[in-house]
Amino acid sequence: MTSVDEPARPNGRIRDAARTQAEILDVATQEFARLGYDGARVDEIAARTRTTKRMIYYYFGGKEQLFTAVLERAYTVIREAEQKLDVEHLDPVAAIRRLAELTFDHHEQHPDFIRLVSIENIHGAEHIAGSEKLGRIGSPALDVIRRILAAGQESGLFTADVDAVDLHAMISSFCFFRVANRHTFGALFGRDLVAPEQREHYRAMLGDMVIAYLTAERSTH
Amino acid sequence: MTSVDEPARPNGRIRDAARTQAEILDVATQEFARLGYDGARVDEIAARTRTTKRMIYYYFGGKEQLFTAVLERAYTVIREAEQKLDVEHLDPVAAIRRLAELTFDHHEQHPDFIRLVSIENIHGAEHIAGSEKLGRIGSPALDVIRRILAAGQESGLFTADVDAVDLHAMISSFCFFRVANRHTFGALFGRDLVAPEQREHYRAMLGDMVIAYLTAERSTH
DNA sequence: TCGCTAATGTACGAACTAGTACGTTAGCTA
DNA sequence: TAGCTAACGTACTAGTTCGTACATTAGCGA
Repeated sequence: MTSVDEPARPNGRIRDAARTQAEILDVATQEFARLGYDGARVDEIAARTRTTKRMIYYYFGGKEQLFTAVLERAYTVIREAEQKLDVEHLDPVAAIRRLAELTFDHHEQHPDFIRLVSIENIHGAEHIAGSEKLGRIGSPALDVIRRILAAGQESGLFTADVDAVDLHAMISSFCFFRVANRHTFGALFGRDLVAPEQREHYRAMLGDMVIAYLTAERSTH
Repeated sequence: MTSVDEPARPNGRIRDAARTQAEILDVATQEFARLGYDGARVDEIAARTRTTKRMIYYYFGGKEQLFTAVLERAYTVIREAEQKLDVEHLDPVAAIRRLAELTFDHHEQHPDFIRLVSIENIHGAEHIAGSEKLGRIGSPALDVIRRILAAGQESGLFTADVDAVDLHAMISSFCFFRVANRHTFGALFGRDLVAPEQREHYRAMLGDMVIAYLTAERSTH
């Protein structure tokens, strides 16, 4: 408990507003993702920080606003990743498959984000609704999908009109379910959807599914 | 607040253990689904019942066990619905499409159940793991899928070996996502996945997707 | 270098919340 | 019909939890 714990401050600064805020957000993200909004404790978040509870209220205002800030940062990270998507040099079929795979990878790599989204849905997305930032964040991935779909339809590779938002929902649903429902699915069906040895299998399955859907001859029904 | 509130008891009974338990489970289901496990309040559940908090502890033992009981009943309802599945008189393609549609309908009709499953996943499925009942409940739908897949593969309609559990995951993921992530998806993309006028569209989309996947010629990749 | 303010820490309180001790009664059964 | 027990109600408590009043200080700018 002595200052020996602290291994010679890298910055030479004790007071660093930006770092304090970032550290609070880091811990809060973990705690909210682990325990849900109501399950997480402000005191516990503070305790796992190098600062105190007072700072949470100083910088964020309260538990509710802290959760909103956590969501905002999590979505920002995802949108930034989407902006780095580079698949449009591929032919439409390969491009969509690649996009699906990258979505798959991103979901797998960010289970905390998936959990936060689940939690936010339990609460009716009220924090997103109340956030200006999240209202106008958009989705670069959607634009990419839109362009690939247009190219695919023009070339005749893709059958008829598929909506970009719908395709995004289709891809996301599989990726999301696999991570979000991992526990109940595993407990009930004895299969771990996120087991490393199944990873390639499910990744290919998603790609096959999406491509099959886009390239199938539609029968009348 | 007088006894006039109560419109002449139908049963002529004041004490009815079964009805009391059922009423507690009904209200608890609503409250847990609405607010999450930690968000729900035992006092509030009791208040919305014709009985008192004491009875919750008398019959269920505590909040944790009450939630487990809620889950057990919810899963029992779903399994009973699955047992009424009657699609095997159809040809494999029609049978799978019908099964997917019934799964779609069931998810739509039981949003509370979807929310409970989301909540249980936030908590690592610990209640399912701790429940004997849920451990051996099985899934009739899975057996149906298994038989249809076998028939479809034998007749050559379905390409190669698709696992029943995987197909179940594929169908469920779309149905689940549509209901569970309705709020965040709507807030971010401006589209209500559960809007009545979109219902047929998404129902057909799911069927098309699954059939396309099962009947596609697999390319090497 | 002096003072001012952003940044931080401490201690506390009011309200809530799961759970329980204790008392009561309906209505079945002998 | 007497009495016994499952079923039910009331009132309370111990511990928790969000939030805040008040005190302090680092370090930048004049």
